[in-house]
Amino acid sequence: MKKITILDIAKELNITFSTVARALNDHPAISAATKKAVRETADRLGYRPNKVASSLRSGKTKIIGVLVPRLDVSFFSSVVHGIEGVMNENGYTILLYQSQESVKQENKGIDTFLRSRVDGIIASISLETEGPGGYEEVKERNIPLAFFDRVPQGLDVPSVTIDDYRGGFMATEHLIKAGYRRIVHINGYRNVHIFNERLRGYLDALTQHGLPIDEDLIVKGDFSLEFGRKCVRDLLAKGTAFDAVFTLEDFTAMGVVQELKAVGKHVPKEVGVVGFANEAFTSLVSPAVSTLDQRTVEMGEEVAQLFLRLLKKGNYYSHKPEKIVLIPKLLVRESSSR
Amino acid sequence: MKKITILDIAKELNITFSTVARALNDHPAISAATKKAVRETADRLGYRPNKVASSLRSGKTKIIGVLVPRLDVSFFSSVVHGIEGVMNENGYTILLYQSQESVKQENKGIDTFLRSRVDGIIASISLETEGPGGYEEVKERNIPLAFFDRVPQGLDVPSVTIDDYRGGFMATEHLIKAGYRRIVHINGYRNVHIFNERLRGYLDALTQHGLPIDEDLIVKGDFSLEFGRKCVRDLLAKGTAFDAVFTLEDFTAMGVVQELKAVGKHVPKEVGVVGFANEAFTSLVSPAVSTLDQRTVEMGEEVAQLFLRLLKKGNYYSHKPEKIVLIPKLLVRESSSR
DNA sequence: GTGAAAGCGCTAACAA
DNA sequence: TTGTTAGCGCTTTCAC
Repeated sequence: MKKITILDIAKELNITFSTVARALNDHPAISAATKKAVRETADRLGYRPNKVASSLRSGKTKIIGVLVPRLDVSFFSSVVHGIEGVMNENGYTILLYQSQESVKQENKGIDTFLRSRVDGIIASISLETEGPGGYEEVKERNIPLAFFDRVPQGLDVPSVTIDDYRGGFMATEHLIKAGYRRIVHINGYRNVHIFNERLRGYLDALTQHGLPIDEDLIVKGDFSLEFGRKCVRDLLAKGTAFDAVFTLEDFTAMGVVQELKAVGKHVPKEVGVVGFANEAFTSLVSPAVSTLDQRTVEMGEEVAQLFLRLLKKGNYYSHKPEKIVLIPKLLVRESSSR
Repeated sequence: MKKITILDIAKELNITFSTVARALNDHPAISAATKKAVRETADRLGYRPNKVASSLRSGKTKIIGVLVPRLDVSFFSSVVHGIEGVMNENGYTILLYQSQESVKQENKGIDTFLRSRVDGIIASISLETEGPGGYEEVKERNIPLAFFDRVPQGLDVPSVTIDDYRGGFMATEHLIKAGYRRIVHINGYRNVHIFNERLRGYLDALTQHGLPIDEDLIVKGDFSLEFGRKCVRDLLAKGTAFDAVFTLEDFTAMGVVQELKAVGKHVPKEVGVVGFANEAFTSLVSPAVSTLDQRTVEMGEEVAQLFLRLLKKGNYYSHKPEKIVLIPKLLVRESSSR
């Protein structure tokens, strides 16, 4: 199949290729008859506009780079699902890159996007990323940029996040109101902003409700199901009294529940448990695990829409960046209902 | 920030832009000194090669279109994770498109990929897609194409699939060997190849083990947790005797387990249950649900590698297409262990 | 070892 | 209403 260009269509119709180009782009100054003839010939010959050529000429690719840590984490794939849906409806395509939680790989992604001349970048930074990193250059090149969930420090950019502080607060307050008093919080050992926020919410909820802050109840570690189990074992071994656990995410909460069941502690009667993220399994296990929904698809749609508004503005870095904060939804289930 | 091109670097060094181009591409005929000078100047000026221009000229974009039904389904996001990982290591970037299970949207995706002049397409068709559809044209244009999991009928193309027949057979045989005799199979109402294969495996396993085929035990429906519950209710209401259920996927299996528990039937003592897909929750619920692992990340990596081999061959449609069939892994858990 | 020049397929300003 | 023309930033052939 020979490659058909506007020149082939032009020859076929004995007109010039610029007339063909205009007809295809529905230019107002072209007669209906010409447009019709051009379109028919284009269809007949199997013409496909070459986006590469038009991008080179126009300076617009209609491609948005989306950079996420990893797509096998349901949080990120849901958000990307939301982003793609909205972008697609608006004529944009998604160029996808995974940082695999590594700064080096993240910077490679940014570099690829810059070389590819994407019309913009939507990202969520890796756990390793400390400062603005490679995103500084994106800003300098005046390429529109928006973040979701994990936003770099030291770079004033548009973003959609959930209120992790509120999430931590809501979870803890809910446990307090349910009558739990000695609430363990399992956090991550890494110094990540959103983790710190959840911790801050936990602390403030305790304080506001007149409960003491007990350092023994704040555990830092990797997050995994196994770590949740280990935490419970360690706390019991040390003889630390506790009657509830609020974890950084759901897998740890699941581990906590499993270990408590294993040692014969009833959830929620003896110990209440609340996770974070609303992973699919939390509603299916028994007891169903209370958690905070992060509104993932919505987050993707919001960041895409925010991005489209930004694109319309032009001058991407002269306005005050729009920052949307979604309130997480507390889902009270069996694990904390007594 | 002014846009830097090879011409700017050339001026800076008083050489021609073609020398710069060669230096940047590590052309053997350029002196080490020139290369060094060019690279330093490029770095200093903040030069980023324009992939759009090089693609237009070379006819290669180094972009692969990946077309999947939807990314909020963990099966697909895991596969895409695998594809991106391998492609990325090999210098390719992923252009992502979701068909949302609609043929129309799928064809729009193919069209976008063709216009974008992707170097190839990896896809999994929508549930609506019947024949070769828009993929026929991809073939005609001699653009390399590979499928995973859901492959179009009537188009002899490379693919990576799992052996759904074997999966159906393994699940059913496992239940038979565990002593179950009246095994219900919940299938989909749509005429989808992979669903039919699982059914065929179920039927053959029964026959080979000398068990009768009972049409009352074969249920067709939508797949969802709720449908699993409904099935159990209906079977009990009709008084159909059964002692095991093999479902098309895990959510239905979960519904089956929930409903059985609700009516006081013990799983696995009274009724054994096996799902399909190894969703994250299956290992976390209680009883843990036996299922078939579809080796999703591996599938993505395999299809990417298959694709890279295909690219090397050139002449994409003159060889016999390579078809890889992965054997699903039976995960025997509590729900079918008695 | 380097330079000159053509052209990939389009967009868009200017002309007629 | 249509034609002419000049690039966008590269790759690549041919020349010296």
